[in-house]
Amino acid sequence: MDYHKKFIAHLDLDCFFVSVERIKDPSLIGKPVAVGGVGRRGVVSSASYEARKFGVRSAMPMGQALDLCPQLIVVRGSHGEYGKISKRLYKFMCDYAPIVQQASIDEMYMDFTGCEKLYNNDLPGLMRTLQALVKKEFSLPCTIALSSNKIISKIATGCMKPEGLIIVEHGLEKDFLAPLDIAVIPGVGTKTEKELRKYNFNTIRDIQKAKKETIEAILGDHGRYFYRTAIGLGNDVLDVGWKRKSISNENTFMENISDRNELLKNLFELTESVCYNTRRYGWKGKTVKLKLRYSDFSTITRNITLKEPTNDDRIVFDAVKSIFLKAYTRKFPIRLLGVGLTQFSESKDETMSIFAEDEKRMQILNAVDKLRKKFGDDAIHTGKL
DNA sequence: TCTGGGGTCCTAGGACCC
DNA sequence: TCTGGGGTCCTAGGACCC
Repeated sequence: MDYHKKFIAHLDLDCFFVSVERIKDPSLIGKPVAVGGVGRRGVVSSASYEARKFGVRSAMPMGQALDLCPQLIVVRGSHGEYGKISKRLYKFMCDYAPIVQQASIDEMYMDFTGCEKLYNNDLPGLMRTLQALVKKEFSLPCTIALSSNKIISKIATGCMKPEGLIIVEHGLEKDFLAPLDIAVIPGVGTKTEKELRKYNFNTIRDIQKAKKETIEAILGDHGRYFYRTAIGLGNDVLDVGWKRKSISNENTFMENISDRNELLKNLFELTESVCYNTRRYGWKGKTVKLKLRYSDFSTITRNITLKEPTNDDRIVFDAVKSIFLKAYTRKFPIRLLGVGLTQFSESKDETMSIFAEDEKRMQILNAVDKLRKKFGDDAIHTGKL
């Protein structure tokens, strides 16, 4: 029955952002470090294991992190650099695995099914080699798991961090999962966890022992997925055709803002950056999104779908402005604004514009983009600012 | 300790068309 | 006479992930 099971590896870089910062500044090695937003309103996006000993976790407000660990060294990250290293590692792994899926900036899946002979029937040995190579060639610690599907491998790396290595043999999936806490299942967040605990499902074994129908009754359609996961089944097909479906930019202000004109100015800056990034992809978006968060954290979103896809700052801003003025009803200070573009189509030259005036505008925008590339995003803004 | 910024996917209701 | 059903698109919100 197990003869057609696959060999899917999951590679997860350990506290990736911190590890990169340690390459740049070796004095950070061995110390409690957090990469994240500085200032009162920042949060932790990556914490070193020395910091985790104090209870510091990612997504934690920086103030809280500093209370738990006063000697915490906070570093503002550089996302562009992380992305480049991530891409290099992906290409490196493509030399070893026939199929590689980049799952996020710091993790990837590799399908080694059918490669057993190529690697002398020693895939575990290959995993050790790859882990050592990542350390040697990239100076990055990582955790690797190998099993019959993506979800078990992902759960397994999560359990073995940092610098762990684990092989879950075919047929032993259920046994491996049984003692683990339900919260390790990807997709179980705070809400789902609470719901499951309410009915005394605390370990994966509890789910294994239950009826599929019981789990479905508690969690609806999601329940089917959780039950399958618990008994060791899961997706074993790598997704290599990923394409981003939205481009957005949002900003939490240092201090809340109530002034309409200042809010509009911020919306214009966000619009500029979203349109710039969309143009860099050579895309146009049809649906414009606005996000608005009040000082009490209540958040609303508004969309508008245009007749034609666009990446023109002016057209997008007109849409953003009109939905913002309609949506901003509470006389309440605002802490965050966001602008996004979705429903992309390729921006082809012949459909780009019909009118000469638009052509001219596109030329100007192209010139602005070139300057930005040369001097950085803040170098130039168009008229409205 | 008051909570970032980038995303994805799902649901549910309404509009509209045939 | 107020009444069907299928399909698609749009919108708002929520849960979740890194």
